[in-house]
Amino acid sequence: MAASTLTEVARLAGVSPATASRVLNGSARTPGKDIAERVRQAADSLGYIPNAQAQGLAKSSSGLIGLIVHDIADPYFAAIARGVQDAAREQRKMVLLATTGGGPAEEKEAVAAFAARRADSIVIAGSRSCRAEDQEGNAQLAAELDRYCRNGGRVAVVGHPVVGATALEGYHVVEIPNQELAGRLATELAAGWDGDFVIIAGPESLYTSDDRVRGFQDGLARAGHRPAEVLRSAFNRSGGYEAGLQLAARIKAAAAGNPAAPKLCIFAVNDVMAIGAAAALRSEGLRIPRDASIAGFDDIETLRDFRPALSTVRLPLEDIGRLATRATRPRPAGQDQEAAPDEAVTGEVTLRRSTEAAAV
Amino acid sequence: MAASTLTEVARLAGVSPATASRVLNGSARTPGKDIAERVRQAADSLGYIPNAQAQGLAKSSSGLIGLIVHDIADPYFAAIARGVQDAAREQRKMVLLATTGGGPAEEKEAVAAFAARRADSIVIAGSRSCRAEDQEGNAQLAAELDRYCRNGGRVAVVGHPVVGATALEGYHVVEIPNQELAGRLATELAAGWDGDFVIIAGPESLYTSDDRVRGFQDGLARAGHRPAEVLRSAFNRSGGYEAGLQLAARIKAAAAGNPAAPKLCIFAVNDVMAIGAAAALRSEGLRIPRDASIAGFDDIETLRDFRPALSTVRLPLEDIGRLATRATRPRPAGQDQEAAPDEAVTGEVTLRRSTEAAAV
DNA sequence: ACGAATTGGGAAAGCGCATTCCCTCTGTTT
DNA sequence: AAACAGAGGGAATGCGCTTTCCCAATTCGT
Repeated sequence: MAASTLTEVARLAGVSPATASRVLNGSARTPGKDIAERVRQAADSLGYIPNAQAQGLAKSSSGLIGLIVHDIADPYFAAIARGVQDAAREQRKMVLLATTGGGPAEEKEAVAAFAARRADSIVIAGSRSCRAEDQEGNAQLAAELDRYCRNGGRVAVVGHPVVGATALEGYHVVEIPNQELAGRLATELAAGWDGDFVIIAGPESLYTSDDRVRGFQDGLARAGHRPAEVLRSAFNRSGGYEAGLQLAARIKAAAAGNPAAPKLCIFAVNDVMAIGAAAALRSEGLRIPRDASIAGFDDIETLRDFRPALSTVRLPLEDIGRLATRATRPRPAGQDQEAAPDEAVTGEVTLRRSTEAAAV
Repeated sequence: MAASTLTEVARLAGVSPATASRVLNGSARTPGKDIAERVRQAADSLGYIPNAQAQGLAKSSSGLIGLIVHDIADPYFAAIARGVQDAAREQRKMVLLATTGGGPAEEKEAVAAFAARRADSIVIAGSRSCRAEDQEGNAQLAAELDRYCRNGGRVAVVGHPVVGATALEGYHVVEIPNQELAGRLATELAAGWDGDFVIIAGPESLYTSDDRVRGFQDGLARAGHRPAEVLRSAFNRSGGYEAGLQLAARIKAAAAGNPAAPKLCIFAVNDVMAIGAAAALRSEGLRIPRDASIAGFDDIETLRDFRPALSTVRLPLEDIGRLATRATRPRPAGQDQEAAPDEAVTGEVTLRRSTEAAAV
């Protein structure tokens, strides 16, 4: 038994395929009550399921939303994905997932694949990079997105615009105020903290990381504090762990020389790195916040039960995913293009136990 | 500029669409070198991207793998999703994501949607339920899957077979030895532990939860231990938290009556619930493992830095996703159907600090 | 009450591609 | 040199559906 087709349904109901199509899918024209009922019954008895591919081909739109993330198992992206999924359901669409590992080349591939499937819109999450080695990849990604938009596709980028992408119609950016929030975090931490700050950052030229570093330094400056040293490492837990080991050695050396040495406050540019760093300190016998303070960024849900509770900046990740997805929805014709500006994303500095010595 | 079509490419290259199709997609017949080159150049200069919908319609196969999870932001499912994604890439396919919240009715919807899109295979993760209220949903889900399989679709279910599904060709189950592993965990914990055991379980009739409970009780019995009391709660963090509050009250009452009362060892049927329970105990001023032991199940990666380190059963979630996806790949024709049985999933009891008092 | 406007159904033309079938051209066999 | 096989290219058909366009049967207007 092959899947039954619209034609079969029509034949069984004794009508033309055109009529069957009109009743089974919302058309402008609605056939008569009795005929509609006959068609619906025929469809039911055959277990008819419309072929979405054929529908898509005929109306050149697929009901698909493409989502590009670095790694779906990373809780940051998983949270965004949940929001995207949620908004997709609102629009009665399905989401196509692509994980790229973060390289613009893979992202370009993913965009091409989505374009091939005629996805109605694409949401790109994950930090942009402007490293020299990524330059060509970025250019190709931008070109691919350009083409996709010109063909009527809609794109939303989370965080930072794609490098080199021209501001086309249908191209939206959901800005995350990384810099401002990092600045606020810094000033709150700097109040009543005399010791040094150290930043555990991601690789150079990663916008998310760079923005947070810059914002944090600005905040320190505003608080009249001297700038923090910046340690660069991988943008994940093990990056944080390695940097943490370095810092642990340094802290222990300082304490050996002068037991009353001022403590260090560590800012890791995301929660996962902060957790890694904390684990490293702990494995070296240091305690938080007794021997050092530490703060992260993102407020990952799964990590909220971590002890000592991690000071961080709460980001509404799920909302961000939702917002990005909604931004790609074509506005109702009556509405002015500028009437409904994209809602702004806001975060919230959340001080917890891991920086208690600093806050007091 | 609309997306260019194969016909346009063919015209530009001065060949027929048939030839263009043959060179741009691996066909059995390969046109001559020079012509192939001309076509490829034409395609390049037009930025041709094949329309996957049309291709799918023509060959009735879509290159899509459907993945059904309860919640993509749950680290358990996110880890599986990563494996699925990985295996999909191996097969040069894309994954379509559906999150259902766990109800069989929504799962049925998702299967229908995947069928409509002509997904080549479907992977269903997430616990089956046999509650009376889910009976009708389960039946409908089974029927939908049946139909999908009969139409040539391939299905892999993670964990427990769909209730009522007939063993059709193309229907695979990746068994997770929940019962056996829970039993092993119980015997290891029971060695050298005289106090009582309590199980924080999920809702009744949830197979994953029930299997783990049953296995744990069996293990206790094998170790000559009396059975554990079972507390039922929601299958997530807050369920664990609530059960934890109850237990905390009980522990404090017992300690008040008799300071030397034997301690409790808590087994939560998954890590997330265990973390919730631990948080509840801590909020009530109890310490782990000093005042109680606790163990989980799954060994969620993000939770490994939790302190005290959680005793649990490691499940190779990513592999499970990969295995399930591979199981849906049609076997090479030459191979015997039975020649390559699905690889078995194994887990590993991992005792850590949270049950140290028990293990010693 | 008669022509005009409207309604409701069907025929048919694609959407973009794969694929079968047919035709021509070249190279081989006796 | 005649007959044949095979290779390589094109015309045409169909995948399942949507959507004009067209036509017959109504209902409406003055």
